[in-house]
Amino acid sequence: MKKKPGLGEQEMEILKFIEGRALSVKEVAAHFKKEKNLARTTILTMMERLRKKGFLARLKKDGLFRYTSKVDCDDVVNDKISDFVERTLGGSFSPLLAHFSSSKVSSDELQELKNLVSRLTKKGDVR
Amino acid sequence: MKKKPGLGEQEMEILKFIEGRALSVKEVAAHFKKEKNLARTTILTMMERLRKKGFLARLKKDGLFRYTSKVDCDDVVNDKISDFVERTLGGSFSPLLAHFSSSKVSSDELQELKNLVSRLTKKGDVR
DNA sequence: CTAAATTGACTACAGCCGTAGTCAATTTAG
DNA sequence: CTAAATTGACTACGGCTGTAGTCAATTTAG
Repeated sequence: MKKKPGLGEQEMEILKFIEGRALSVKEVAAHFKKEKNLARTTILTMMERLRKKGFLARLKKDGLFRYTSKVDCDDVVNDKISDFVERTLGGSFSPLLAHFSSSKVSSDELQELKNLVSRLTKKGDVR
Repeated sequence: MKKKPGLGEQEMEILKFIEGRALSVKEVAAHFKKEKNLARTTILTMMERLRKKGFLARLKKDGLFRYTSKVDCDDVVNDKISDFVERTLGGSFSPLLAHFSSSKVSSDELQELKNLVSRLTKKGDVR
């Protein structure tokens, strides 16, 4: 349980954008140029960092590199959640629950919450 | 809703430690020296940062400064949660729920979860 | 082939956080 | 009072993330 390199917000967005595809820097850059007006080199730098951190892989094809995601974003998010719960909440969900109850929870989410509880209750796999 | 300065992990710990009391750098430093072997100046630096960020206040008393917390740690944690949900989860609780269901949830927490659901259901203040 | 456009490696820099040293001012002990 | 200990202001530095420029190599268009 070391602390992985850790991804920043923009890095995450790039990862999400790439997930499931094989994109060139240009394509990714074009997207974020439009979305947030980021420079091509900014994207290039981040994609390379992502690659060095092991989240992306690349292979040259038709004269340029295409990047693919080596990880599942959901997994990354899950890790981030674990990390957050661990580091910021001191390992307990309680603060989260407190937050839930005082926050705007949509009925869909409430429904999810209910389903979740019954699932957890039924399965009895609570440790 | 800008992004506040933001507190790091160690800063949080210091804040928690101070909360509700009026401590000198020395006292805080002594604690973290014991706990994590941090240098006195490290603590001093962080406490001053905390103060500049508006989380601590200080007043000279008997020849030295005593620091007091200007904020409630629970509030800070709540802000951090909001921030996390916003920035990392894209504003939706769903990933959290998914996480809950695949994670080791203690029965206490499950109980909290249940209570929470009924509270939310009863109050009917779901938006 | 050659000039132009694209691509990629490298370098840079700022802000935040964690960590800590230096050194001077202040407080205290003798 | 004076020397020693404490306290505090400042400076520093490394790592991470966000951002981007430079410049050379490669690819492509004419």
